[in-house]
Amino acid sequence: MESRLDRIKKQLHSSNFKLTPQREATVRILLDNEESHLSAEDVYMQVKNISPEIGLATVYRTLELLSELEIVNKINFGDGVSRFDLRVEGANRFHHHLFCFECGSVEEIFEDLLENVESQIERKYQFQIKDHRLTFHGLCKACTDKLNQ
Amino acid sequence: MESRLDRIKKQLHSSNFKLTPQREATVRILLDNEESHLSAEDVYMQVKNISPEIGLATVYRTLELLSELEIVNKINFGDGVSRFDLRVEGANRFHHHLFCFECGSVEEIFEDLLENVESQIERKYQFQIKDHRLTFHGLCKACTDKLNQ
DNA sequence: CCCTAAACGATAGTTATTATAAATAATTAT
DNA sequence: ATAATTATTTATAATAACTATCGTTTAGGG
Repeated sequence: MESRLDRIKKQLHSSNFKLTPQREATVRILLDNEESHLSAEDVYMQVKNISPEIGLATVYRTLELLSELEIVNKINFGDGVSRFDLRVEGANRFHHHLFCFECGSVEEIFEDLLENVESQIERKYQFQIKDHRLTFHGLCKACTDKLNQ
Repeated sequence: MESRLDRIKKQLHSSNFKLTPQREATVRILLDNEESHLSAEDVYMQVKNISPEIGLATVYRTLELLSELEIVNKINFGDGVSRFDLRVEGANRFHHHLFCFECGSVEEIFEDLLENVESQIERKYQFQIKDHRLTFHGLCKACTDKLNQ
């Protein structure tokens, strides 16, 4: 069976990029943290464990490359740090997030929610939509409970 | 008739903040650019025209203060710059945006679009929603036309 | 008008990210 | 196989957007 890593390797090759050991190490970390939203710095520190000679700039460049190839999502919740996570295979649009501004946790939602909305907007505003970002800001269960104690 | 500026002054006073000329100048620029989404640097340059002695740090401090008092919205479209615009009076939720990643222009949408969605999400994920950010990323009319030439 | 906390301007410092340049690795040409 | 070319890397300097500090000034109550 072809692994996820193999498919990513092919995606790189088909755009004439090489899968260097550094790039492979970075992808491995992203695979290991699929449910997280890591900053470039987070990724760097984890990659150093399996590939200690890697430089920070390489991690940034790799994440940028993977982002351009739409292999990873790059998001920003307004706190000045970009976060990265592997794109769900087959998903052509961004998923949504619940961002708790009390504890900073991020939960994902995979429901569409915007099914009909996009085509309406495209027509009405003559705007060609390529992607979207929908984030709900509020309090997660844990923080709500904590505040009600 | 009481002006918008007067009401903002009262909002400041009622939270025990002073009304310095610098703060007034900053608010005036925001009023003059209600339809734009200015960066702190943009605001600074414009404020310097009417209040040349003002410092950059003061503009940042003022924008942060106005943001905390919910007089202005602070948004980030992922390009590393925060943008500011006056909150529409009476509007308790954020409006939406069309962000063109070709030319960087930002258009606003004031339709709700998420009317029913929020309560569903709140129930399903036990997440108390306080606000949301919905941005469509794509190509504006002008850029689409330019690319098709 | 005076006083004092609040606010200010100038500027140094920080943080996240990007650019540069020399070195290394991989590919292609000879 | 060896040289030339190209892609990619590491290390590090540079940049951009803020943010903190600190000595000075000022708004606004008394």
